[in-house]
Amino acid sequence: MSDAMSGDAVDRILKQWARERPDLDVSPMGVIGRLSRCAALLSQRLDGVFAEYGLSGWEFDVLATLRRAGAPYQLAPTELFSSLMVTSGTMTHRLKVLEGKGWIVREASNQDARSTLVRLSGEGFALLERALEGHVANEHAILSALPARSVDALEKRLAELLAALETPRG
Amino acid sequence: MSDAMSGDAVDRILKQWARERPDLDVSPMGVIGRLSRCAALLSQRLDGVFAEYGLSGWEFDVLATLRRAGAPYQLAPTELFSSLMVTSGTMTHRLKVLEGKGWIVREASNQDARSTLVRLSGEGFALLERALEGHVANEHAILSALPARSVDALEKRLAELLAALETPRG
DNA sequence: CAAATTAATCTTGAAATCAAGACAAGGAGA
DNA sequence: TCTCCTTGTCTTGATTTCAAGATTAATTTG
Repeated sequence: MSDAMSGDAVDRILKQWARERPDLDVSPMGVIGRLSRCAALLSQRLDGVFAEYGLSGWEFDVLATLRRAGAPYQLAPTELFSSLMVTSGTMTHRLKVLEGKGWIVREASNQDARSTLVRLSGEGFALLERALEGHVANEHAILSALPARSVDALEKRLAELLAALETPRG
Repeated sequence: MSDAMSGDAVDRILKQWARERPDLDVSPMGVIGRLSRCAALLSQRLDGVFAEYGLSGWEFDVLATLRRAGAPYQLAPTELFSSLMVTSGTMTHRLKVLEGKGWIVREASNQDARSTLVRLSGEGFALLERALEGHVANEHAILSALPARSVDALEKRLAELLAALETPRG
């Protein structure tokens, strides 16, 4: 029941609903509200470090996706927007910007004439490697506010939830 | 360590990093990646139900904030954008749209001549009450995929994390 | 009380995103 | 092969959001 006087923003919301709509069981708002709020605050913190490397969050995401794909650090636009959960139109725009900054290069696919593959440039690779260090350090620092045991437990529960959310509904 | 073969999207990412950068401890990406992904998928699911009532997510959020404030369902724009974690400019735009749809009305504050208070209209109130039912039912349904115990545990851990994230850093 | 500071809101212009649709190329089947 | 359906990508137009600055009112100081 998430009792205790946590006193965070979500607790205040739950108290308001309890007063206004005591008939409703709004307990799911506790978990879901905290999850959304954590996500929003986390992404702010992550963006702060990305900015130190002259990157926005989405720029880091695209470069990192290419990087972790392994040599030759090349993927098709469809693979990119599928992984990153954005639309194809969004990816078109992102790639245009990243190409303009010289962090990616594009070249026709041998396999599929419809596709113009995306590859990390040398500069893109180097920039990502640098930013990655800072990013990972940042994530460690953020989670260091919690006992390791809590982080592990959190991850386990999130994995369960993610599995449920990724399962196509029936 | 979130072992087991959960096999979700984040696991695949972690495996890629382990192959490409075995020197880095990217374990924080497991928690943080799952959290972000859960948040994204959740908000899609919630939007689906909001749409059934002709609402977008942000519209529901604003109306709900006014509703749970209690009678007379009236707040200043600053209170709204602070609660909702958006900028003042964003709120100006949102209020213009909601006023155009007739779901809120605005009136000058007695206390502060700089402020034009926002109040739920009768229609806004009625619409929100309806949408709220569907929304809460939806949240219950989503979480019903997990054992109640897991949900409780998840909430506890998220509360810890949220407390850490809301604490101004030093 | 006047001046300086702070606070509340709105305006402006630029980014980023999505939905829908356009199109060309791939692939399956008659 | 010729058609039809699917797939991969881009285009277009509308939304939504933010950052920065403008404005006006409230508050604090000297």
